[in-house]
This record gives sequence, structure tokens and C-alpha cells, in this order.
Amino acid sequence: MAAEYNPNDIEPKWQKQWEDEGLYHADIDPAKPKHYALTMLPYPSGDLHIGHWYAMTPSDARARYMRMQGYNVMFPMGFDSFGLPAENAAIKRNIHPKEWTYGNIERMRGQLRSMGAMYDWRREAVSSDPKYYHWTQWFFLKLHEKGLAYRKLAAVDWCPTDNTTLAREQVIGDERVCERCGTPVIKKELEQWFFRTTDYTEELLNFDAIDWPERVKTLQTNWIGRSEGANVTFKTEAGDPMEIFTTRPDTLWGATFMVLAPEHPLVEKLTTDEQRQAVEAYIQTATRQTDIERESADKEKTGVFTGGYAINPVNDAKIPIWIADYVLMTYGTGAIMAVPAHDQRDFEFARQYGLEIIPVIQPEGENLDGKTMEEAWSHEGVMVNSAQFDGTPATDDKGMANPAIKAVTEWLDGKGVGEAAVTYRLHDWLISRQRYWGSPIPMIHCERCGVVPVPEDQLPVELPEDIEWKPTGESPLTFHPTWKHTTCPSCDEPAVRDTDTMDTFMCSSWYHLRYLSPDYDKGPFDEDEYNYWMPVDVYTGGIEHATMHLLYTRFFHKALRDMGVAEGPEPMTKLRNQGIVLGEDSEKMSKSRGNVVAPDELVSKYGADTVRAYLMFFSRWDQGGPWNSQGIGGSSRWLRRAWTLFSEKADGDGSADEETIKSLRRKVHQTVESITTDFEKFEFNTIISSLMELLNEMYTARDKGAVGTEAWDEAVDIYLRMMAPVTPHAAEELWAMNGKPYSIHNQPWPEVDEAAAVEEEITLVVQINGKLRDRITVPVGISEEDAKAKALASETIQKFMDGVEPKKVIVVGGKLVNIVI
RNA sequence: GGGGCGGUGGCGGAACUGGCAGACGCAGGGGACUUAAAAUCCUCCGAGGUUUAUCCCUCUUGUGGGUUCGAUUCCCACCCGCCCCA
Repeated sequence: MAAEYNPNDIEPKWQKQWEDEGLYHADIDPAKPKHYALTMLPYPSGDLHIGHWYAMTPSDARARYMRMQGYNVMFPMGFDSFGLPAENAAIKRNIHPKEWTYGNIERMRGQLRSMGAMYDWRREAVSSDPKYYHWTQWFFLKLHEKGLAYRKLAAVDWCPTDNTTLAREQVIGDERVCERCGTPVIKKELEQWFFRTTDYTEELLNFDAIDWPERVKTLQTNWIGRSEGANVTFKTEAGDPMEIFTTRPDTLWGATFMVLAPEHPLVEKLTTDEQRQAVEAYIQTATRQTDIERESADKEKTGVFTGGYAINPVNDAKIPIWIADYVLMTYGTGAIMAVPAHDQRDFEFARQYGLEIIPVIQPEGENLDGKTMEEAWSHEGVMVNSAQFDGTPATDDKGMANPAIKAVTEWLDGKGVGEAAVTYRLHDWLISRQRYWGSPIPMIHCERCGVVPVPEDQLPVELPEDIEWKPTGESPLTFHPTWKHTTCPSCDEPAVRDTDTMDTFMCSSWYHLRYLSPDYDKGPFDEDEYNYWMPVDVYTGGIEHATMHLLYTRFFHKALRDMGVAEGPEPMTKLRNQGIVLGEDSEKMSKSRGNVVAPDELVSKYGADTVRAYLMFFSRWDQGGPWNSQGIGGSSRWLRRAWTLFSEKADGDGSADEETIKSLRRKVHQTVESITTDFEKFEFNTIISSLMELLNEMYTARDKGAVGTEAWDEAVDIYLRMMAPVTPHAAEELWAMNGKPYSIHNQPWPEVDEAAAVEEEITLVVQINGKLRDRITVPVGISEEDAKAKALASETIQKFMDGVEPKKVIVVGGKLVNIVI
């Protein structure tokens, strides 16, 4: 009798053996094609949750599949271990961030091992280790050297809960909340370090070299927010130039007022004595509001007339200058021309304050009138009230593709009052964080020499461990008694270190390079390793990183390339996103909802193989979906059924008839075909379905006496190979039980025997007027005439046709006949 | 307002290039085994109609239209959900 399936025995056993033998060690092998498979590294938050399993085990299955396809596969893992939660735990529970983090890492390593993934642990990298952040700092110095890291005073986003600044990307949604804790951010004027991501805007918009999901490309494109238009210089009555950017220079003749941000430097000068009191009061209230409140679309528009006027350069019209809080100093030039007839926000503002509305784009078949219009017209039409441009068609096209914009822009340029311009929404990346648990910024502030980089041979600038936490809004490093005091590398006089640390996205922008050689100490990575393994061939992870990590890492790579440190256009060739596993109540899993699924419990109940299989099976991987605690029973049943069939020493007499053998082989090879395609396409759910179907078919074949035949042995051999990526432990154990040589994970992927996979008979579908009426079994490759003849000869069909002559008969590739009557 | 993704049985989902809608599984019904239960095995399982029953028919992929011999698939309009940008 066969041994019972007991995953809790066999899984740890094989994990240990694989580990001891270094089965999954990936070393440079020029004789083999390489494959660098990478899954986004976890933050060591304490416990591996089901989302980690969902991200990691299907990726592991695919990496294993690639390995069986003959690739030299590197599949590394590590920890993104700097960050706020460690520090918050320190404050809350009085435990040092380092201790908390490394305790979690240790725990998670064990949990990761229980997945049975093929990680090469020799390549593990931990971003909070000095030997790692040494090179994070080194990259900072390189970026600084290249002029890509700079310091500026700016109104930056500040999270009052986390007590730190945030990058623009880390401020989420209309409510402008902190990406980590959900607190609405506020603005603070601070001097901070930035990276010049905006130097790479055009290049970041180009996705030609990568196979990434459309969704991610769209998200990045929107985020970068390229808009074409023109810069136009207006003048105040006093002659001061005021530059504005507009995407609609063709509507310049309809500009009936200008609006400046309340903080605009010219406001002071423009404001007349009569208006001064109102203007100052307005500025006071506006500065007390957050950007969210100011920009909110449904908020009533408010503003105040400064008393000053501007001269419209296209027609010398004198137009009033207002200030309003919906214009932000941080966006564009902090000044806009207002064309109420063709911009809804300007329209509402004009109606509110009784300002003039002049339509300059007339839609076909209508006659817009500024006095009676009910909303702005922002679509195509013909230019009117615009002097020599009257009659020029204005289309819905953006930028120079729009004939009206093109004509006006060229004219402005010739006149010297404007020029074509492109603006981007993308900001430079704010790097400084006023927190402790991060990589120190390797810069020194010297009273005499200014900001001086720490010399390379003094890296890493290590974090001190004896630290006190005070929620002051300044980096805890500031209050350390000695740490910040140093000498200036250039004048040797006393100086202080930068006490901010780097955004942790900086650490994760290059971790894929550290995996190449985590212990290497002559540089961030060993060049031989780089030359062999890079770029990352398949990168998997959640889509939530589309405009953060995935944008930063592309920027980082391009910057490194320009320094000669990296090569190639992009760091990650192919990207695939998994969805999110929801709780059984279809809500996001959270401790407070009590709908969290704990993988450790599932593993002890069902075994890791079942959990892996179910995670691959229960939904489309890219979509995710609600967990179903009963559903996993199906995967468990499948695996046990497979175990039963393949572990029993069934006495087969090989008495199966020829047809049974043929159809068994057909199904086997058809399954190899479909599973291969599915692995290529990351369609994991149908891989499991196909394995289930084949298993059902094999049970039928067994009952018909197939055991003991060559075809049966072939089927078992192929089945186990196809199981291997999904359920690596069970497959290894069954492989051994069937007397096959260790290890199944060194076996090649099965090849399709095309001849065996071919169907001999097909079901000819017969339709009348497109409705299914009969099915006839015919030999494959039947000629069109024969198919037609057979269809027309069918009794059922004749009954339906009732003697009517067919008008037309359509035969499709010998598989379908449609009779039109 | 602009853009993206999605909407298929009670549920998760499948369906290759426009060609048998609902593979595979969950849940559910019926049965076998069992003193009983669990486990396992067999079987039914979109809705409606017809029939003793087998059969058979009609409807059905968010809604409405279109293209086509034929549409879950392509086109247009709309509704709903999620996301991004305004």
C-alpha cells in the first residue's frame, strides 16, 4: 500500500537537502543562457503574509520552469530593511529599530524557506547592512558629482504623523495623504536634497525597450504629465515681465484677466493702495490652507483683485490681475492667463466676480456669447475675435498637432513674446528624510567650505546605535551627542554631518545590482556578474509601485548608465504584476477587520505545495481576488489524488486497448503544449486546471488497464516534471518513489510529441443560420466538400431544413459547417 | 472632464486568429462505502419550457444598436465598478 501524503515530513526534508547541496546556486556559466528572475523584495514587517506568498510562489514556479527550459536561472531574495515602521516600533515599544528589524528578518527567512522557493541565499542582500548602504551612499556621491543631486529650499510635502518630508510620489490622491500612514500632508519650507529625475523626463516616457504592462506605462506617462504649449510673456503696466505657460496659446485673444498665486513675488508691487487691505487679508487665509483645499475642484473659487493691470501681448488689451488660491506657486510659474470662455475653472471664477468672457473658439453650428454661455467650451471649433487668425480651425489635438496652436505659437515666436514650450508634472525626487532608520546622507556642512561630500574612502557613514527618539520633526541624528561632529574633509576644521537620512526608495532603486555580489567590497557590484546577469529578465511585483519604485529605479539606471556604471537602456526587461489577495469578505486584509489569512497556519494544515498550487489556481494572477478557505480544499484534493495515483505500486497488466493508449498520450502531450504556453504567458490558473484535467484522464486510463504500459510510464514521468515547478516537494518525493534519479529539479522540461498530440477525429459542428443544430464526428483533415456533404446528409439537419434549399453553405477549416437558409 | 482596466452560472474562473459559451475547481443536490461520522468514490448541477423518460426546443456573456453566414471576442453609444490624471 502506498505511503500517505504527509507534507509536513517531506517538505522540510527536501528543503534541507536542496539547501545543503546548493541545488539552486546560480553561478556564472557562459555556456548557458542566463535568466535573471526577480521578485520585489519585502520590507521585514514581522510576518510573511499571504500577499508575499502570492507574489513569490508563482514567480518561483516560473523561475523553476525557466530552469527546466535550460536557462541558468538566478532567483535571489533580500530585505528592504530601512524604513519607518522599525522606528515607530522603537518609539512605541522601546525596542531598537535594528533589533526589531533583524529579529523580523530572521523570522521571515524561516518563513520564506518554508515556501520551498529556489532562492539562492548566498545572494541575499539586506539594505540596512553597512556593507549594503556603503554603496547606497557611494551612489549618492556619484549622483552629486554628476550634478544630479542638489540641495534647494522649497515648499515640500511634510507628514506630521511620520515627522518627515515625502517625495511628491509618496503623497497620494486628491486628499494628498501620506503614502505610509494616510495622514494629510502639509507644506513646509525646508532646504532638502533632491535628485534631478526631471533631467530624464523624455527618456522615461519612452518604453520601447521594455515589455511592461500597458497599465504601468500609462500610470508612468500620466505621472510624468507631459504637456505641450507655449511660454508667453505678459507685461504689467509698469513694464515688469510676467511669464506664463499655457497649453492653449490659440486662446490668447480670449484672455480677459490674469491670476497670480497669492505668494507670487509681483503681488506686492502690483497691489494698489485701495486694494492692499483686501489682498493682504486674502493672502493670510490662503497660506493657512493646504494645497488640497486650494486645488479642490468643487470648492467655490475665491480671489481678490490686486488693482494692477497687465498688457496682453497679442492685442495690447489691458486686463486686470487677480490673485486666487487655485493658482499654486509650486506649479508652473505661479501665474496664469485666464480664458474664461474656454477653461471651466476660469469660467467659474469670471462668473463669480463678473469678469468679461470673450469666446475666441466658435464651435460649428453654435454661436457662443460670453454673456449667455453656461460653461466653458473646451473642444474644437474655429478661431474668432483673434485678428488675422480668425477662421483658423482649432482641433481637439494637443500641442503643435493642433493647427491653431501651431500657427499662433510660430507667430508669437516671430514677434518675440512667446515660444513653444513643454512642461512636465514630474518633480525632482526629494530624497531627505528627517528620520533615523535609513542610510545617512554622506555630506558634511562646513561653515567655510559649504556642503562637502564625504570622501569615498570614509564610506560608509555608519548610523550610531545609541539614539534617543523625540518626536521633534528633526532627525534623531541631530540630537546625538557626538555623531554629527566631524571635520571638514577640505579644510580640516570642525564641521557637521548632514543629519537627514535617505528615502528608502533610494535603497531599493539598485538592490537588483547588489544581489549580483552582495559581499563585494571594491564597488557596488562585481562587473563580471553584471555583464553576465543583467538586465533583469523578469521582474514581478505589485502595481502600487508604478509611479514610485518602478519610476525611481528606471531613473536610477539611466543615471548610472550616463556615469558609465551601468549599461543598456533599462534595468528590467519584462515586468508582470500580480493582483491583491483579499479577505474572504472581499475586503482588503487587515488585522482590525480580522480577515487576515495566515500562511503559516495553512502550511501546517495543508503543506506548502498545496498553498502554492491554490495561490496559482484560485484566480487570475494579475487580478487577485478574495480568498476562499473552502477553495483550497480543491487544490489539496488534487495533490492527494496525484499522490495516490503516482505513489501506488499499482499492479498493471498493461491490458489497455490501443484507443486508451492513444488518447492517454494525446492528452499528455496536449497538456504539455498548453502548460508550456501558460507558463510563457504567466497564466498560472490554467496550468493547474490542465494538471487537474490530465489527472482525471489518467485515472480513467488506469481504470481501463493503462498501468504497466510504456505510455503510462511516460505519462507519469511527464506529469511529475510538470508538477515540479508548482509543487516542488511532492514532485521530488514522487520522482524518487518512482525510482528516478535525483533531482527532478535538474530535469529538462518535457517536450511535446506533436504526432501524439494530434487529434484523429474532430467534432464537426453543424449550424443552420448560425445556430447549433448537430454535431458529427469526422476524421481530422476532412475536405470541405466532404464536410459539407456529411452535414447536409445528417438526418437532424434535414429535419430542420424541411426540404428548403440552402442559400449558402460556409465551411470553416473542416471543423464547422454553417448552412444558410 | 480625460485616460486605463474590468463586468461571463450561487462563487472563483475558462473559451487559441470571429466558429460547440460555462473547461477546471468551490459551494449545493442525489447515491455508494460505513454502526455512524470524516475521508474517499460515483453521479447531477446556467435559466425556462416540453417529455413517463431519453430526447428536444427557447433564452443567456452589464444594456442598446451595428458589422458578419456566425460576436463573450470587432465597431458605436450608454450603464456600473476599480484605478490614474485633472
